[in-house]
Amino acid sequence: MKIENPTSRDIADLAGVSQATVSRALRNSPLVRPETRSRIQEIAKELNYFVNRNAAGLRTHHSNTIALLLFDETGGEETQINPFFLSMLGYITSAAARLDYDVLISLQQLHDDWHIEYQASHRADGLILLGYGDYRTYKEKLAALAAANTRFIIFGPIIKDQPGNSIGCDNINGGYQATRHLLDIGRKRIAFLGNTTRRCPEFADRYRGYVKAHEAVGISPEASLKVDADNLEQLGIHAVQSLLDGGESFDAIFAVTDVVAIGAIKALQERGLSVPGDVSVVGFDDVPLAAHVTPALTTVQQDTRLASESLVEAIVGLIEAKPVESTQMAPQLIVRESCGGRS
Amino acid sequence: MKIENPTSRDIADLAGVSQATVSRALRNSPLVRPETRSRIQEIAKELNYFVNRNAAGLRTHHSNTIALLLFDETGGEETQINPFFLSMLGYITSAAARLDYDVLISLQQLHDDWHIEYQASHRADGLILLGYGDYRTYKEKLAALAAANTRFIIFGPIIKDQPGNSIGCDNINGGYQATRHLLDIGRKRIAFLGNTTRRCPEFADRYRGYVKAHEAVGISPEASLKVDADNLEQLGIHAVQSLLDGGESFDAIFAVTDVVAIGAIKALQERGLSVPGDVSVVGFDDVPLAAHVTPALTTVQQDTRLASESLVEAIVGLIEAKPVESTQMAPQLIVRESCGGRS
DNA sequence: CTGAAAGCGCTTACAG
DNA sequence: CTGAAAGCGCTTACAG
Repeated sequence: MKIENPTSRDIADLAGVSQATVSRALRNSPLVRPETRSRIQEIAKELNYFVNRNAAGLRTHHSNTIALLLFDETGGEETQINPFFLSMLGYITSAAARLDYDVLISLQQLHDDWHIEYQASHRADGLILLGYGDYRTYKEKLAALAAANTRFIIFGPIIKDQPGNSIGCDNINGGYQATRHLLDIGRKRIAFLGNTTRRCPEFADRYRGYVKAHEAVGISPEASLKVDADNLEQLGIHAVQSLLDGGESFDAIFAVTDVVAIGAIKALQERGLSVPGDVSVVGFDDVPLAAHVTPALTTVQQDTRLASESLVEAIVGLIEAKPVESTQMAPQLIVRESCGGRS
Repeated sequence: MKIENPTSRDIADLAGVSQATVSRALRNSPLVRPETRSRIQEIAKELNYFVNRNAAGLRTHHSNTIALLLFDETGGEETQINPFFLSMLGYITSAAARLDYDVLISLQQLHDDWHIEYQASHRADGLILLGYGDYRTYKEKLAALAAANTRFIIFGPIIKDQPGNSIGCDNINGGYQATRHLLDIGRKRIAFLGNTTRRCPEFADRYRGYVKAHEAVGISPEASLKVDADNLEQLGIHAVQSLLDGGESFDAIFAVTDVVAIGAIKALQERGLSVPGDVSVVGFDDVPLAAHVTPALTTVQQDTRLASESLVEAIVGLIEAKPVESTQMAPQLIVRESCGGRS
């Protein structure tokens, strides 16, 4: 029994019931007599029938789809997506699938027209925003989203006056842990690699943690040890070069991101310096490959699985009009080999 | 002027035309007078109107969406998606966006019910299959897809009798290049890390290239230097350990994948061996981080951008009922530091 | 527990 | 160039 593109009406005919009953049966409505229901479901299975999502969506005004917007543009043109966010993708998709949602992905440029469109066109019921972005351009877009009544949830820090809800990690705490570890193993001159302006609030918070850790041990960090670069991917390499070429002395590096830290290690080694012999390095994120570089990278781990699941729960909550709160999760220092010292 | 959820009818009323004309104008139909068209488009913009995709899809039987199925299960349970495939995701999404398609992602377990559903439910017009899979379980699922008239395209080797079209790289050639490079720099005993059965056709082909390279220089590869493991992520580490513990002597490794190669390097270094001093290592894929590990990994690069774009073009071709051919692309050896020797 | 009917918001022949 | 009308395949009040 093969029908090209079976509809609920085909099944109704075959089962000798009305199309409405088929629809009810397939959605497991308790209104339908159990025997009828299972008979209908069997026929559906045999015909390889699946509910037409467009028709159902048109009727119900739900797409059962979440749009995942990835943006990653703290730097150059052809930037690869940060592996950190990529690693969340799997968890997000699985969590969404468990709640019966599909995931639509979209790479965003920050200058893009931020796709109020997704929800307005009924392609998605809500959005998850993922990426280290430039907060300045960011904020007004969020306001536009909010104004259009779009449901969205941001992976990132909680920022006063920022529209919408955020789920992220406690970056101050993370920066503190990283820096404190370096200080505790006896490092004194710790370079900070990353942007610390309001542009990148998570990085600014990591820097605040860095300062706090210094204060806790009674050292004041030196401004000359703070280095930034336009492009996050190049930052590690460029920063080490400029530090070294500037004759700056330092015995440790706290990099704002694992990708930066790995670049820095590379650059140090190329200049004949040993990690952790001469310089200790700590990163942030615990990217999948952090454990595999040499030396294995000590870093601050964000629980991406928990974050991903929280994001999905939050957006689904928003879709179902349940109350949702912004939350912060505690990051955890993972000690590996790139710092040396006692561990 | 704010309307909660504007429809084409709202615009029609505002513009003083029929709803049909609005629909035509928004799709840039030449049937509509230019002035009328632009007036309508302006109103649509002002109202923040976007065509309801469910309604349009129901009418046209097109979702303008591609489903991207990622499967990655040559090994354990909680396997992370291979970064190699993850890096294709960005290119695929961009290429799809250029052709006006959305991308739905889905993580597949090979034992899953392989989602004939995607097309049958009109959520997607076609599928792209991505991953290193187990060919045995794979084949019958592909047959089921084909039987259900699902449009799909596989990233992988061209295999006789396999249903559907494939786009992939010439793995024999890639394996040859990698091995030949090791031989050319004077290595004699080259371990091969990976599965070489029909289960993993791409790996088997890479092995064939390995054998061919040996033959070309008149050496026959030794069976004892071929090592496999259940889990691709653990393979590199386990293989090196068993090779070393078995007292096997070798001066080079060709790993079937970068992830494997990186694990192998790690394990070698832990045993106090130098790469490339004692052992040269070549990988396959040119994963984003291959350039960042120490020593930087010499590897066989697959042009993921080209592959991604070809996949998208192919599936869109299939959707539009254009003829599509399976193709193979030539991989390219990228010489970095993990082999030493002349380069 | 079941059916007849309305309607979700579009697209597109058909007629003018 | 434009409009009236049908219909895509569902879901769900409404009536029985």
